[in-house]
Amino acid sequence: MSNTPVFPYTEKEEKLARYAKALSHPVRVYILQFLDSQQGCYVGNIVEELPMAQSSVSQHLKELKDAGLIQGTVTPPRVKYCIDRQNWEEARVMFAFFFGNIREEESCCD
Amino acid sequence: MSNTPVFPYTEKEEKLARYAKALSHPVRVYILQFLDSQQGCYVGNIVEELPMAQSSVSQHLKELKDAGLIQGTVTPPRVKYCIDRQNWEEARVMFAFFFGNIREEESCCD
DNA sequence: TCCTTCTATCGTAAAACGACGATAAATTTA
DNA sequence: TAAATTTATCGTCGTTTTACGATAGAAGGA
Repeated sequence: MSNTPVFPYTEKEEKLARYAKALSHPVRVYILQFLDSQQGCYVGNIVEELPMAQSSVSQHLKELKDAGLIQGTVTPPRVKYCIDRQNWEEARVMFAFFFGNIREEESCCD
Repeated sequence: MSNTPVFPYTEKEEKLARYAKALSHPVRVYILQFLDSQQGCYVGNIVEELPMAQSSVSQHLKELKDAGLIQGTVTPPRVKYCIDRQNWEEARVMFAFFFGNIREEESCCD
């Protein structure tokens, strides 16, 4: 007798939405670009770049980590963050597919 | 003497974040896929697909329109929505660039 | 041991989001 | 003109987001 509304979308759409949500704030977009342009860096390096409280940056990092787009390694007394290449690749493919980059067998050099 | 904090990101990051925000809800992802799979359709057709109030669907459509990803045409007594191909293409390129699909001159067939 | 450094977490407040029902607005149909 | 249809907007309510300062915790160095 449960009356849970049934949505027509699947976990795929939910996953894309989760990745999109992680990218839905310019500070997080910036942090990802910053990390992508290097092999990774410490929290302090990111905080230096941004005119906001350290706790706020930490919060954005947490969201990016929860979304799976970055990963942190504790190297006392610091924490090094870098892009999670596995999920980054997954997100890349999902967005490409969503926007129709991948239509079918697109032959190149035609 | 203004003390407005200066962020290191530009309008480009803000724009990507805006597009991402539009995609940050599974219902909106679904609506875009639905519209992308046709030439467009009426609000009623979308409402039929979703187990939620018509006003909620209308709200999501408004957000997608504000983000620039869809456009509406009034054909009384109905409104037809379709993908805004211009901005869709812009978003496609921006996400592709962000995720590194476009690195440099990638020669194909190598 | 004590202090410093670095980062995460907590508590809080303001704003934005997401859902709903009710209603308005515009046009077609009866 | 009256009624029905279709969609947008309004008001509301509960939840989530985003920012901050304060503080906790973990490790290294004095």
